[in-house]
Amino acid sequence: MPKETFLNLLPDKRSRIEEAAIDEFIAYPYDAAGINRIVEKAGIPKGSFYQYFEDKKDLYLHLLGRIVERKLEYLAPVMENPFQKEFFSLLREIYGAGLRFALSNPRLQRIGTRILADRNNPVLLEFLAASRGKSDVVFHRLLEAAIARGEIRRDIDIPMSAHLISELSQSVADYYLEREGARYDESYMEYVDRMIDFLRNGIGVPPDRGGQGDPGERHQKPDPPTAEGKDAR
Amino acid sequence: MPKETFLNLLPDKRSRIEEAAIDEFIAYPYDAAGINRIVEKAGIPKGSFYQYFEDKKDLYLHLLGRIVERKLEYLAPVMENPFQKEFFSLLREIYGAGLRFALSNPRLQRIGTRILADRNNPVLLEFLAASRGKSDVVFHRLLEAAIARGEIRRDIDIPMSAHLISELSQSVADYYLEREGARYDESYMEYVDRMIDFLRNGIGVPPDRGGQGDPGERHQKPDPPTAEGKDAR
DNA sequence: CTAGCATGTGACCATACGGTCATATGACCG
DNA sequence: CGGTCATATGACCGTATGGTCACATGCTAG
Repeated sequence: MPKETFLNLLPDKRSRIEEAAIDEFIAYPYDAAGINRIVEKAGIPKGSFYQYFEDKKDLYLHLLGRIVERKLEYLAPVMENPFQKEFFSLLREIYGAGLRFALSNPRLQRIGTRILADRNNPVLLEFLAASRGKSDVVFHRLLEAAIARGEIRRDIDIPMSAHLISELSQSVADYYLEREGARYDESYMEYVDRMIDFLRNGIGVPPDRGGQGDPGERHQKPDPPTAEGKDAR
Repeated sequence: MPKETFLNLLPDKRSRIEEAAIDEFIAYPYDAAGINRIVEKAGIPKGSFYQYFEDKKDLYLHLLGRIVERKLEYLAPVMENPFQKEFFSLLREIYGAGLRFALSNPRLQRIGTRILADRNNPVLLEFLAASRGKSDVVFHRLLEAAIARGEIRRDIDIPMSAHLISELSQSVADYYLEREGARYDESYMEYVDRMIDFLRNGIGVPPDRGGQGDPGERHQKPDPPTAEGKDAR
């Protein structure tokens, strides 16, 4: 963790250093990221940097901590009593929170993407094993509960679905950022709703039902944007 | 591209160099990969290396070329007349081919994963823009055709679905490798079938139908392992 | 003004990088 | 044998890396 001297810095200077470091870790994977470029961009001498951090790894882990801390600010309110919520409306809130995080902190989101790519770097191993595995486990339990409540098909492959749902959370954010940039548009929940629809109903035409009329009404609709949930069954 | 001297090498020596380079690019992102480690592992002097390749980029692009070349060997037979095949059975073949490639060439697959992480490296930009974008476009067209044939819901978000389908191809291979290692088991198509089921039917319980009996039969089944396709509708 | 102490600072370290090049090697030809 | 050629080789180059350290600076206390 950073040294006391770093915490005692003027907030302005402190954040100048953090921002410079974020830029660097967006542009380069861990091994290729350079302290020299960071201190230059931050406008501090190199010696000073080592007054603030033990080494490169110290800085990196500090940044990762800041990222998860920030992301949790978005996610925590949504994750209260998750087992009491209908699965898809919970998932909708989770994806929505993830997308709001990505839109409000696009640079942090990009580091997250970069990290996934660098996943076999020793520096990241413990950090990743903890946070990434956790996500799969949470969705696994949520799926089990939802199946028990009859909201989810009983015959799905739970670990695989949990894994995909967990991955798609990153995907929807990356996809939105790539398409729309960081324009913080009100329409962002439409992407989430389409994603939820994708997960809930699949893309195949429904197999049964005599009437072949209007496909739009044959599927469960996403929750209306304002409601808290609990529509289906 | 490699110099003539490289092509004239004894096949044994040539592949020793390629294998060493593959190991290096699995272990490190492009910027951090080192020529010194490669030549050491390959057991050749550094000077010799530069008789064979212009520079690091030359070697890297050569390897990428080999990877796509190899992957196409698996994919090409499947992609003949793609518009004449039923969408989900084509998709099943595509995912199956991707998984067979990953299982037979796990180290090449891992480089592929690494590349995606390194996507904003200038060396990769043109290469990636071409191959990755293409994949989305192909699925986009296939989806349109399938919708016209009534195999796919008319109300899906086509670009998003194309993107997700394209991403999930990598996901299923990574997921399998992580769970089963490179054990080339006959069961690998079960993963593909579960993935296809996931895409076709979603994970939500079907919205309609009075009878609530056995969920397994309410959905369209994947093609039987041996058949070439065209079952549904 | 002096002493003590936290903090700022950039020259400097060993090491490693990608890449070069003068020279050595060895095969073929006359 | 001498000459010519492609190839093999590792010492070497400039540059950059992560990290260190002796010293400078400035604040507070006596």
